[in-house]
Amino acid sequence: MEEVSSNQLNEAQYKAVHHRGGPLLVLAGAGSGKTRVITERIGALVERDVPEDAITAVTFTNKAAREMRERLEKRLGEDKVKRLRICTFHALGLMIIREHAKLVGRRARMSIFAVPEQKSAMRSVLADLKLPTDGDQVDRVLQKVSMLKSGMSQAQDNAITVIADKYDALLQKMNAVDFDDCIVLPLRILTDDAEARALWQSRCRHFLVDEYQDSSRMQYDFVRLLAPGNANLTVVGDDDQSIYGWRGAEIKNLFQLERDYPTLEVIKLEENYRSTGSILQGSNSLIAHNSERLGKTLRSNLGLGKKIRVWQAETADEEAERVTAEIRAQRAGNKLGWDDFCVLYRASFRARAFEMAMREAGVPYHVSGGMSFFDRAEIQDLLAYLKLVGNFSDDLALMRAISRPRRGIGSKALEVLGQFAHEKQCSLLEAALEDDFTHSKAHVLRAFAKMLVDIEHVFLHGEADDAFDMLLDESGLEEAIRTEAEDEDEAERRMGNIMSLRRWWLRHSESGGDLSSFLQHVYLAADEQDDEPDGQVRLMTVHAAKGLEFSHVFVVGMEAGTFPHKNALEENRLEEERRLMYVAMTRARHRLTLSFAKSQKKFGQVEKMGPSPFLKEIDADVLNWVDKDSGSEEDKAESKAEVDAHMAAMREMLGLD
DNA sequence: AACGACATAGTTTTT
DNA sequence: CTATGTCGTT
Repeated sequence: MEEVSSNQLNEAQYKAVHHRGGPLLVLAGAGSGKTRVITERIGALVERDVPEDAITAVTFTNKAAREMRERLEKRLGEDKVKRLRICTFHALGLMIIREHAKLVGRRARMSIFAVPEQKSAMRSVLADLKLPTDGDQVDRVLQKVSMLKSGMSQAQDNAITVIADKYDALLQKMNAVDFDDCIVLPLRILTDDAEARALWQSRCRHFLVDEYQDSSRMQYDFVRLLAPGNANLTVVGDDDQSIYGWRGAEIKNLFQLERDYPTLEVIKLEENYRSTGSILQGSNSLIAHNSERLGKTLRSNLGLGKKIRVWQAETADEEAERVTAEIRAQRAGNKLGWDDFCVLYRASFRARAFEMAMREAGVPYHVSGGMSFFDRAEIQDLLAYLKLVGNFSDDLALMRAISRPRRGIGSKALEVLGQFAHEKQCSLLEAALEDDFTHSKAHVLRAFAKMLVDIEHVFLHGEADDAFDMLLDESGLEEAIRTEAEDEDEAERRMGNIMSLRRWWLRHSESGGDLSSFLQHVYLAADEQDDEPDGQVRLMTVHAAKGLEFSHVFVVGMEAGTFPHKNALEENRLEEERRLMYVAMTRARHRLTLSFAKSQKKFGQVEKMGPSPFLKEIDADVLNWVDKDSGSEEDKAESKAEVDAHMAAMREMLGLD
């Protein structure tokens, strides 16, 4: 994905790729060929006959892991790459938990609780304690519990500690783990159990960590346990691109490395192969306002190129229309594809205006993130069944599954069943199977439970497609979808989603995976279903854009209060917002446009907005403020900018500056 | 038990 | 303006 002007590695890249053993820190600026260095390094290790099983590379996103894998497949072939451990932090953590489940009170085939499940679990904990259970309260408590679990905050609040313990106990009872557990539990396993530690250290004899600036303290502890002392640890990161502080990422980890690894070698990659000189100069001048830096200046390998445009619009709708029109014009004029364009915004609600404008103009677009495949009701329903088949202890999955399709079981009956299960110390599903469970709906519950036992049998011993089809049929899910849909089209669409999950499952099953590993994969790799949309303009948040690059980038919503976001300012995170802006700008290869709307609709009310202070921090020499309705002036300004740029390049070449 | 009508409160970023 | 939660009705 990153374009590299030459196939040869530059000196710094070469040193990083061929570094022989011992801890290594690669400080890699935006567009400096970071991914290439990691993949080439792994390739070199394999070609040096390091066993694949001794190599582990962790990333923060599935996208990054997938890309690394794809690149290596080209170089090493599928067989070798299959044996390499290339995955996200969370997936690695889950592998460890699965292998040593007993040590943390779990059984194999555990469920993963993503946000909706976490909420339900927390809601039931709060209800038990007679505390308020409105969504707001649940969110707040969950966040505090998460902070406590991941060591970000000390236990100052006793109530939270009690809640956290109850919540953890509930998850354990349901044989489930949440996202935090994927890091916390392995940490416990590796700390407490010397044998497990030795095993995983041997699997991480060559340990590589990507996007290290986004690691939390726990993740760093995790790294140190897996790669202690003088290990062959390679971490790659960029202090200027640390944008997950709100999720516990600590740039400090980058500085701390030198203390924890005295033999650490540091290599800086400062050659940028991506952006034009103006874009880089603008980005550099912005980030120079930060004080919390290691200090690094990117050098461009391309010409100065065009100036960074700044646009102002009256309203957000007008902004969207203007950007859309410009994309159409540029594409036509420069024989570019739709996917050479990207619109970036600070907050996802900004996407809406662009979606409407592009739909109106017939511009094909794709919104990354947002309503995902997994948020659809039919997928959630199906996943509930699958989870229950895979883990009978998952009471939450049972509650969802049993109410779709409707079986006349509601909160009343479930409460009685829950009471009974509590007395018997078993799961809801097991309770329903007990002969001495009596209730007016007992036969319905029992039939439901028996059906799941039958389905499980086929999943364990039968063919993957038979099992899936049996589930669809016997559960009544397919029928429910077909009868409840408004029209034929909707039914087809929903069944299409079901079928695409089916294909995914078959593919997984063919490569030897079971239901439980399928579900874990699905839950940790939610973005993977988003098939890379070719030939569409990409709309996404700045966070989602990290690691990507586009020929033409529009950073929209450049208003004071939205970017930098005012909540972030209140929380003292101006520098992080600036890094975010830096990430946004450095996505662009040839053309960067920053735009803002002078007014915004908020809850139906119109509010005046001012330009982002970041606009003043960017070197004015590379900015070109372009007014609306002045296309010709824009051209003039552009050509003047080009002349200026050309002159500057000449001066530089002659060494006159 | 399930659905629909109302009120109400709230817009950051996500593995 | 909208998504979510609460309440009252079938």
